[in-house]
Amino acid sequence: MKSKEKLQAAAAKLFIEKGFENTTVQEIASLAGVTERTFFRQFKDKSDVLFDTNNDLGQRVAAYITSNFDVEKKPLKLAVESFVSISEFFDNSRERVLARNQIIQSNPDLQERELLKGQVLITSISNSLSPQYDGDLSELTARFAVEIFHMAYTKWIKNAEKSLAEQLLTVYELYENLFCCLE
Amino acid sequence: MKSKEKLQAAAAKLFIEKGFENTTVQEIASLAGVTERTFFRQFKDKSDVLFDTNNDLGQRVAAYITSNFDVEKKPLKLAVESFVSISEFFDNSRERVLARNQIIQSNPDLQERELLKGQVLITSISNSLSPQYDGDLSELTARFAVEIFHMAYTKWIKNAEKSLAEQLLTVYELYENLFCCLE
DNA sequence: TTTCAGATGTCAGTTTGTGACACTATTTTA
DNA sequence: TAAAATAGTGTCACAAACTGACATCTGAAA
Repeated sequence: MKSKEKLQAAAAKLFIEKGFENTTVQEIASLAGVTERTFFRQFKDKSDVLFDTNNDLGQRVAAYITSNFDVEKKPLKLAVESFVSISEFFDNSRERVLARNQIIQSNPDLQERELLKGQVLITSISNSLSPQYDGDLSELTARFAVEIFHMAYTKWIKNAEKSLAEQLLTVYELYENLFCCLE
Repeated sequence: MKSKEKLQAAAAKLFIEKGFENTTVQEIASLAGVTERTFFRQFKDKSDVLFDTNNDLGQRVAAYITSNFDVEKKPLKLAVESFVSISEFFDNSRERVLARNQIIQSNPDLQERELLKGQVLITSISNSLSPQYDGDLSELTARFAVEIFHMAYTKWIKNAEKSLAEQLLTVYELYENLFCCLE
C-alpha cells in the first residue's frame, strides 16, 4: 500500500472519529506510519486529502456527452442524462458518500472546496458541448446541468428511498415546469 | 476611522501592490497601525478582509423580489430583473470591482470563498420566492438565477463596453433559446 | 554490482490563528 | 459627577499548518 493511500485511509478514519478540525496532520501521518512532511508532499493541504479525485466525474460525464450526442435532443437533457449515466456509482457507495458528506458539511472551508469541484465540472461539460453548440450556450447549459445535479444530489442525501437517477429526473421535470407551465 | 476600516484599506493597498499570498497579516496590521491580534479579532481569517459584506446583495435582491412579485411573470424572469435592479452599483464602481476581482482570481482559496457567496445568494433568493411558489421550484429558480448572474458578471468583467444590465438580459435570452428553439 | 531517480526523513523556520490576561477608553447607570 | 460595566486593544505564549534545504534510503535499470 502506497503512503498516499495509507494517508487517505488514516485521514478518513480520524476525520470520522474526531472531526476534521480536531485532527492534526501530525496524527494522520503518525497513524499512516509516515512523517508530516510526507503528507504535505502528497497533498497540497490538509483538506486536499478529501478531494484528490482527478475530476473523474467530469471525465466520465464529458465522455458520455461526446459519444451520445444527438441533434434531436436538447443539450440540457443530454447533460442531465450524462449524470444519470454515472449515478449508479453513488447509489452503490451510499455509505461512503454519506460519511464524506458529513465531514464536509461540518466545516465551512471544506464546503467551499466542494463548491470548487462544481466549477471544474462546469468546465468539463461546457467543453464537451462546445463542438456542437455556441460557446455561451454550452456554458449556460453546463451551469444549469450542474445546478440540477447539485439539487438532485442534495435530495438524494436527505432521502434514502429514491435513487440518484430518479432525483435527477424529478429535478429535470421541475425545470421543464419552470419554463413552460407558469406563463 | 475605526481600526476595521483601516485594516481593510491597508489590506486592499498591499494586496494590489504585492499580491495576496505575499503580504502577511503582520504587514497589514502594521500599515493600519494596530496589532496582528486585533486583525484576527476583526476578521476571522486573512481572506475575510475581502469578504466582509453582510450579504448586502442578497438582501437587496430579496427585497426587490418580494415587493415586485407578479403572478403573470415567470419567477426566473423576476429573479433576473432583481439583479438588473442592483446592477448599477457594479457599473458605477467598475474600477474597484475589477481590482477586487483581480485579487480573487490570483488565488484559488479566494475563488472558493467567492463561490460560497453564491450559495448564500441562492438561499436569499430562494427564501424570497418561497412564499409564492413551491419550495423546490423556488430553489431551482434561485440556482438558475445565480448562474445567470455569474455568467453575466463574467462577461461584464471581460467586456467594458456593455453594462451589467445588458449582459444579464443577453444571458437571459440565451436561456430562453436554450429551452424553446432547439427541440 | 553500480548507478541513478524518486520517495522519505530531518530539521529549522515562517505564517496563520487562538487563548488568557491586563490595560484603556467609552458609555451606562446610580 | 462618580462608579461601574463594556468594548476594543496590546502583550505574550503557543499550537498547527505549511515550506525549503539537504540528507538518506530504496528499488529498478544499466
